[in-house]
Amino acid sequence: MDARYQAKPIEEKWQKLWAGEQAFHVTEDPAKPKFYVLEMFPYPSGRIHMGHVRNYSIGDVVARYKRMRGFNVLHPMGWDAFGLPAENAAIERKVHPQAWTQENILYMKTQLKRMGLSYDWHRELATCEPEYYRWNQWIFLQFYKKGLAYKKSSFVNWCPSCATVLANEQVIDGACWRCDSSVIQKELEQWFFRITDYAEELLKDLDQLAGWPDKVLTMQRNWIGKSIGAEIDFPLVGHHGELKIFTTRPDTIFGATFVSLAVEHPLALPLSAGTAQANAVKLFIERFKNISQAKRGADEGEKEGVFTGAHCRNPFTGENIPIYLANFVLMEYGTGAVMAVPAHDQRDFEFAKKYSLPIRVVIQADDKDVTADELAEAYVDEGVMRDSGEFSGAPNVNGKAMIAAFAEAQGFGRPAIRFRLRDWGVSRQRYWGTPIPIIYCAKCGAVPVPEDRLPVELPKDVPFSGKGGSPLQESAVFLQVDCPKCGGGARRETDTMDTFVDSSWYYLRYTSADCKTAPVDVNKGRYWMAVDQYIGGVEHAVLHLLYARFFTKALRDIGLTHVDEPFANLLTQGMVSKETYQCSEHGWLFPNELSGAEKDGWRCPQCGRAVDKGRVEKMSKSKKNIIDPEDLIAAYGADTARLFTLFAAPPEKDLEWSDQGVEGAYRFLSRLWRLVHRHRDLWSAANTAGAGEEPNAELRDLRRQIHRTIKKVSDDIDGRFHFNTAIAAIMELFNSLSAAAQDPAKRAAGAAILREGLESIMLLLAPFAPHVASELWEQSGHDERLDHFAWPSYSEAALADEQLLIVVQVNGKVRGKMTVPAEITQERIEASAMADARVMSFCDGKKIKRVVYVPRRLVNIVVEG
RNA sequence: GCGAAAGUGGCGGAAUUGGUAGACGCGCAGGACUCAGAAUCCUGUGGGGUAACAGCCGUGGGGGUUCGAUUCCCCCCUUUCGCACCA
Repeated sequence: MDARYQAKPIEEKWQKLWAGEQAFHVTEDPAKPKFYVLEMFPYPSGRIHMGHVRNYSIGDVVARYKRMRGFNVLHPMGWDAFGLPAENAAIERKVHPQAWTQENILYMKTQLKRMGLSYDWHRELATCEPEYYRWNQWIFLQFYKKGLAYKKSSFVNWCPSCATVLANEQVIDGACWRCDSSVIQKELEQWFFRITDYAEELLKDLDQLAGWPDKVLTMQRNWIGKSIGAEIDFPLVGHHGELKIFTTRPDTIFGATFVSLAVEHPLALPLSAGTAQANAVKLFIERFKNISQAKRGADEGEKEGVFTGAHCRNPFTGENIPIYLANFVLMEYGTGAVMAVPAHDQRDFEFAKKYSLPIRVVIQADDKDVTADELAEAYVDEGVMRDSGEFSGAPNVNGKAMIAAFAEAQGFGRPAIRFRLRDWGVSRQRYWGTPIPIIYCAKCGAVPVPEDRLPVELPKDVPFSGKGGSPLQESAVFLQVDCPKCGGGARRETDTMDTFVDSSWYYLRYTSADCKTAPVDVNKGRYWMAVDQYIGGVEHAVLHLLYARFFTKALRDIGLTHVDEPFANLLTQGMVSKETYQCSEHGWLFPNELSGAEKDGWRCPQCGRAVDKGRVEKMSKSKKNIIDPEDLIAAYGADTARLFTLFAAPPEKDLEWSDQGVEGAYRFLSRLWRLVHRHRDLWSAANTAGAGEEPNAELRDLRRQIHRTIKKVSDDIDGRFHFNTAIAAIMELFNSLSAAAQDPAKRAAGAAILREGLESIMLLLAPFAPHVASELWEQSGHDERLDHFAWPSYSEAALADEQLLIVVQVNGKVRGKMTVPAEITQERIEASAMADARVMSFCDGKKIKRVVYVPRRLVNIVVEG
């Protein structure tokens, strides 16, 4: 055995061994409790980064821990392999996206293996493989049959120069991220998934996700955005029909003095036609319709509008009120028309002030009488209804339902619920994604590709010009097809699916990745689902996690899974960050570029200016504060990399990178290595044979600490995820064992206890630093492998205190401490507390008001003065 | 603007139910070993104070509840994140 800890040969040895025997391959075993732990699968961008290291280290601790606890652990890994970077690589470097992606996957897989992660590689999947995406297409067809997938025209971000739709994330300050031209709103035919059908259930079931962070639940709740209110019809004056408006404040309807329409509202032009306002309305629409909603209000949310020249009647007051167009009204929400109540809505208030429209107070605060003239801003709080006909005098909170019910009874309205959540637009004008399995026939219209002709594979011979529009349009082989219905000439849909579709059900596929007849083998899914622990970045709090929840429910309704929710518990880990260096003139600098020395301040190598030791920021290429995990592993090994990322911060918080912290983790493993090495004879026949003598008090204390550590580490890992304190406890135990081992007397009398302690450390460390733990276990003479060994258990008897440390306080301040036998009575403790000279000096003859005794912890003597 | 989370030594962080604030690690200081350095080991390390001890101050600021508050309540400040005209 080498006296020095060298990570590399050890890690290579164990990784080879694990791979050779497929140590982490699992199958359904009804005899064992299952545990499904999953980390969000990576995009194969080229190499892993520290965020991956952190994410997968956390997951691997959970997987290895649960395995040692006797669970049948499913811990799979795969690749979220479709997406834009591959296509950009194709455009810039003339590599086919497929080749680029495949190469990246191969490389990153070797990197993951070098981390010693305990994956079942049998279940590996890549979403860009036809065997995977054929099921995207199959699911799409099921959705289509059920009306959950449909095509409609909608406004999208459009870059005129690239001729493509852009995702919201690709629009930067209203301009295209690639060519910087101004993005416009364009109406396009797009495929949608009807996620709104599940809005109510998606909202309601958040309540059963007790194992999710509140932050994520709140974000999803806000995103779904349920509003309860009423729909009211305002009859048009001088035109047929009515304006439907939605409001959450029907109680204020007697204060509605005008109505505002969205710029896109279909009645905008017809209503103004033939009036003096016709031209002004046209200009107003022209001005705003191509601007995205975010930019319409300029910087300060400036309200702008124009009178349409038309009126409608407020059905409650019978009054004719003007109809305006307003830049802040959204067409996609509600009905695109709102009743405006300036006295009780801040936006309407500003609008009314600007255009001198009447303001009528109909809700009065309980204590004061407010007139419209006195209002400096809208009154939006609760109060009592007034000037509201027969409803006057009612509390406005009751008024909401009363007004809605009244309108329904009269036939000009009804209670209504609206959601902010919109249907999910899944069409992308890109190549590197799942082709949408639809064929357009001049005679038959949109025809689904028959299921037995799936997958619709991506053609290989496609040019990547970067000109925009889907490259699939350039492939005649792909485009031209016979109509499945009439056999006539037809063309394929050239849009591909949003890559979020791929990741919406991959966790189901892992349960039966080899299933050839369906996306998932229902029986295997029944055994493994739901995911017991899901781990990933908080940036997916809404998009991915909401889509996956929707898919689970939709697939459940198709009969593919029995669960309502995919992820029982969710851990959102923080970012990995590091300090940055910035020169005011030359921008971000790499630490190794700096000139000068830390103690008299770093300087810029170009201009010699003092460099700010900048803020700690998320690692990114642009800020030049990246640490490549590859370098880290090469220098210290995977165990150190894992131990450091788990020790430096609790998983849900941001982790600040520290070179010295890494050194510290490495130093700990080296010390442990040395200690075991030096005391290998603890496992020799002479030391393991025969019962030792009864240990003395100090050794009994050491034994107690061993068992306490086992308990603490177990509790910290299980459910709490406080890996940092678990590791700290292991270090503390190590320090005690190390000290005891150096004491010849303890070493001689306590061999059995030292051995128990060191073995416990190896077992407790196994989930965190599996290679070194396994190696030490083997080196200390164990025949059975560490990773086949059960998690250590602690004995309640060994935990029990023999002595207690009792803190003595006077008026809440610590004034003394005493060690007493554990079975001592309260009277005896209080008596000896009073007898303590130092304690008494603080009481100093003052009257003792009371004595508080906290069992086994402290005595607080409360004195006067 | 609204919502959420957080603020503890020189630094990362600990204190699980209101009960010894600062575990563990880093850094720093002193010492041992060494021709010397690296590595390693030992000791110390919140502030101020002392010969040493003690008392004193101390968890962003201010107030409150309590025998006792990092922990609970109210107000304020700062930071981070999310949403941002959703009627």
